[in-house]
Amino acid sequence: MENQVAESKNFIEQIIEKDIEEGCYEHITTRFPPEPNGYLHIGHAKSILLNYGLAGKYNGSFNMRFDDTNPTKEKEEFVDSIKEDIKWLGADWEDRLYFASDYFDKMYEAAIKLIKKGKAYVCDLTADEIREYRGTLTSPGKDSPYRNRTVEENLELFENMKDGKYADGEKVLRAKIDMSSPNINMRDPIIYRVAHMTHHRTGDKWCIYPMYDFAHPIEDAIEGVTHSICTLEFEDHRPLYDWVVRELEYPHPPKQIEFAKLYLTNVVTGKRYIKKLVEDGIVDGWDDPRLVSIAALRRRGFTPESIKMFVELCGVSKSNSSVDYAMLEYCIREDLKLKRPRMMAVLDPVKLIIDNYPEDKVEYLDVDNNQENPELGTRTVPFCRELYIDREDFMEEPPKKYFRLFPGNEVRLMHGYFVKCESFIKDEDGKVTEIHCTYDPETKCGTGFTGRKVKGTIHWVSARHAVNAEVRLYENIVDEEKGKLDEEGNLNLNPNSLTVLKNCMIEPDLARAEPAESFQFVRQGYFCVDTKDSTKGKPVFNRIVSLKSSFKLPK
RNA sequence: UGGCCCAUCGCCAAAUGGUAAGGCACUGGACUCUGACUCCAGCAUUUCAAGGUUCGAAUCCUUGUGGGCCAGCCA
Repeated sequence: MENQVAESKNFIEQIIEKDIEEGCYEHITTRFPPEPNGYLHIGHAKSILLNYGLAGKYNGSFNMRFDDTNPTKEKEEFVDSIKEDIKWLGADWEDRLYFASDYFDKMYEAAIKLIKKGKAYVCDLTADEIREYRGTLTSPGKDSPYRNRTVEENLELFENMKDGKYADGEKVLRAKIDMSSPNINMRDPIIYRVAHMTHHRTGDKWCIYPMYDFAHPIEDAIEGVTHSICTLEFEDHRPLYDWVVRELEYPHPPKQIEFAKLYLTNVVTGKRYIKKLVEDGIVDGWDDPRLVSIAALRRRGFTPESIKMFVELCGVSKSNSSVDYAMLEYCIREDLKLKRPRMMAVLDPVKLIIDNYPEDKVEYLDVDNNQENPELGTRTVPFCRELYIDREDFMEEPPKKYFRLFPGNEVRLMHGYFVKCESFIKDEDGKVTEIHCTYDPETKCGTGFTGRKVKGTIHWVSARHAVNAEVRLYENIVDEEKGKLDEEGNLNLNPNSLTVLKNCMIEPDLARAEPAESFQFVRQGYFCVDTKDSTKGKPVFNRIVSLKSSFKLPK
């Protein structure tokens, strides 16, 4: 699997190798710093595996850090789900689990240091006034009237802020940089705000909280992070990041490097859209198998290995791009191909009766679980007179190049015999209800029969032994035809995003599968036992991905 | 109309001044007890455009064009 991954170095690896060569860092440290305000999705997986992979590759460390500097958005629930998802992906932070909130004292001291250096001041302007003073993209800002307060006054005011003497929004601490900078982030950015909020970890200890641009570089510096890897939208923040670590005089300042986010074509990752889908009951939660949250992919049956392969295949660059969903599908097929058993399951059953097969006879066929991987062993599959086959494997009037069953045609029942279709029965609606065949005992699997060949091989289950199951087929939740959004900004949903097949028939062995176990269903694709709905009796399978097919039924 | 960033096949993405890797997708063909898998073959005379520098440019320079990001007391 790893041989598929290009061995050329991405631009971040090149930067790190140069840094190591030049002796800037003897030990590199990376980190994944999510804000615990939601669930992780496939895009985060890229960042996690990139940071973790880089640390591993260069013998460095990978830190887990929650960037919890805004108590209004953050919840313990998300801390737990994020940790679970990262563990599942296999990124191991060992004992380096950190919280930005653990550094609040140090950040406060850092702010005081800036004030003492004359590099920060308390500003009384309202939010609206600050916005006005900031100027616009094309016109410079102007200095706050409070910009030239004395160090002593600032120190006192800032302490008062900390002591809760002001209401939310009454005062802020700002870095004193340059109100006319073409980079708006440098126009005296706010670095501390008053917010009388209970923090999920520090409780009511603080009523002032640091802003991202101030907090993040400090967090990185405290932890000894060497390469602070983030996404492209932070490029404009880098001068400020560098300003903070410079003014705070950290001996080994970390370096911020930006890369492009991973987008998948025609999938939704936006929190507000997914939130709406959940609230409207269109999906059954953040782990609905149609979504691409880590939890959803896990529930659908994707493996950590497939996701790792996927992000490696996607590569790392600075150009905004959207990767074809087919690439993800390729990765999961590739990963499961040799790892999981190949079983027979009939999704849309129609009865096939072998008229010349004895009524009471049952044969137990020994079959390989995976013909390409003998390590997966064998199982026995019962065979008898009445079977179920998939409706799509029979056609009354076949189009050209249809190799499966039709009147007069002979096919192989996989692992079993050749059968020839002699007749069939339809109900009053014209729906085929029974297909009658004759079999040739000479053609049994394993006998080495070479007398004649058939073009088609179909799968089946014994009607007497098969077990009923539910199978869910998924398609993209977003309508690819109509584009993603309508005029109101709502998602255009694909009406066929979920198909529930309640009367599938599966091999008896499959009925014993545990939740989260996955299989290839011959001719159908890869499926995984649902972890939520299979716990009460009837097994429920999610289709992870279908098999590639080079034959399409003409419409 | 300010600043920053990006532009190489349908989709990702290498090439770091020396003559356009690779993967996905796709198309042929071989094989096949899964129309899967595997195998073999094909798939950019040209890198957004136009100029310039150079013996030599996807790479450097100029000017355009197209796209992304930035005016939260969010991250």
